[in-house]
Amino acid sequence: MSLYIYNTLTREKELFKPIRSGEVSMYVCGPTVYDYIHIGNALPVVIFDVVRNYLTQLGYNVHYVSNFTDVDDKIIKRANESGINAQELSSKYIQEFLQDETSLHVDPAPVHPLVTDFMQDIIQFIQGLMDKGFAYENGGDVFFRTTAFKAYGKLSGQNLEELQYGIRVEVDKRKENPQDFVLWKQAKEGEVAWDSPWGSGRPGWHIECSALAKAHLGETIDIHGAGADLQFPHHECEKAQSEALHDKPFANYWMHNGYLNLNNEKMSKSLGNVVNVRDLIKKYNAESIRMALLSSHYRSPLNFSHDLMEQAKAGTTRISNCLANIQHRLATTNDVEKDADENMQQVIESIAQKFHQKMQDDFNTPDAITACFELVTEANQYCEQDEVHPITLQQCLQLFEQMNDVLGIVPKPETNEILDEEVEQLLQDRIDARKAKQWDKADAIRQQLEEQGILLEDTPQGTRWKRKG
RNA sequence: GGCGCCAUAGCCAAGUGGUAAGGCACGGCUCUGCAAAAGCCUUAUCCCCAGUUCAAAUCUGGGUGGCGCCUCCA
Repeated sequence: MSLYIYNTLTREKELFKPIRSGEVSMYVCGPTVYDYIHIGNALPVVIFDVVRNYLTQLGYNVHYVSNFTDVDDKIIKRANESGINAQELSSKYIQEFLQDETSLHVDPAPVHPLVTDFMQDIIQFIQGLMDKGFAYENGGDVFFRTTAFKAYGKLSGQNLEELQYGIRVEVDKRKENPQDFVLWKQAKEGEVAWDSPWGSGRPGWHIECSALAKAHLGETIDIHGAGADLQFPHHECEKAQSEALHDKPFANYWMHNGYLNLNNEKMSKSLGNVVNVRDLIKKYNAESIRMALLSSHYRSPLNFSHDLMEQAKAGTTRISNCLANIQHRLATTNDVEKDADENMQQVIESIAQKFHQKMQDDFNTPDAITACFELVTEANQYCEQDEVHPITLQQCLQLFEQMNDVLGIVPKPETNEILDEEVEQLLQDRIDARKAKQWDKADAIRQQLEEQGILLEDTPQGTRWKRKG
């Protein structure tokens, strides 16, 4: 088995080779915490969760770090508007982010460092750049000297002569070159600030990731991920800083996910066309949302819509129905066959193989999901046979579990819950009524239970129930 | 102006040189007291034009349409 990852730096799929055998270091740019996250913010969170899950399944020990940007212009601005201090605001939205992350069934990164907890690391990083001539101070701000770093522009493929500086934001006249970027910003009156050799201030936007990655993962990391909009300038700048200071690659594999659009327009807070995770999770479960986000390849743009969510929900339901079919068959079978069904064994193995092939081809989740659906069809067919081998049913469940450990798109079936005694009695009454061919009574009971959110299904192996999705 | 992405059935979406996976929706059928679930069947020549090739959705060139980045953004 060999894993290939598309590397933005080289524009090619490359065989993945970690720096240290069996270990993977992974850094994903995290959110600026000044508001609830929207589904576009959640896209990289889910994608890199899947990447991490799959690397883990391959046996790697994954060191995953994703920061919280808890000091920045937007936070300060929003805090001033709200009449609370920046720290209160950011800590509130860190908690909200963690709640949303958990609601999407994403394990919180083992390390979610705060920028403000690493101020000394950041200051030392900048000082190191100053000492090597890659940075200069002017009027209390410190800038990175891009002309001193030859590879600047390589990651994003930008032609520095052709970049249109000053189009959106006025160029700071203290810069030696327009493309130089801020490492340290002098504090304005009333802003949160830290002491530094250049006076009171706070870090520029890009420096945090370089410093935090270094502090947690070392000077070169295996995988650096985030949304494609961070490719330039953010990652270009991170790369320049780290490589200027350390004289070695910052990241071996740069992964960028495509944008999430709403009505074919990028979803972003500045455009105001956002769907918050907090609101979406009220209507759809985590599995459906993950299914929607993983239904196209991570590098492709994803157009988010109501239809997409409904289709994703229907897909997850199909899978969970299949699981219910298997478990019902397993619970009701009297077969005591010891061996697995040979044909099914081969089918299961080939589906498992397909799943892994696709995941190892740059995390092709749409095709990995297809493998899940192929197992659904096969397992459903198998469940309709007169005789089933319990071991084979178990094997199906195991493969579903293995695939789902990575993707997280299968809702847990709820058929094993204990029913209220009253409901239990009604169920039994209906079974008796059916035996007596009292169809009106049976239908009335089913109607009654449906009003309580319980759906009954009659199968050749007996009646089963599930909760309304 | 520069850089880059996208265009496959009603919808979502793989495939990237050998005559189009999968899902959703639709229709038909089977099973079933009914219902549900499930199974089976049916549904496209891949934005346009030209070229390379025995062979192209897949490569090349040129268009058309949509989107993004160029120091707020995941």
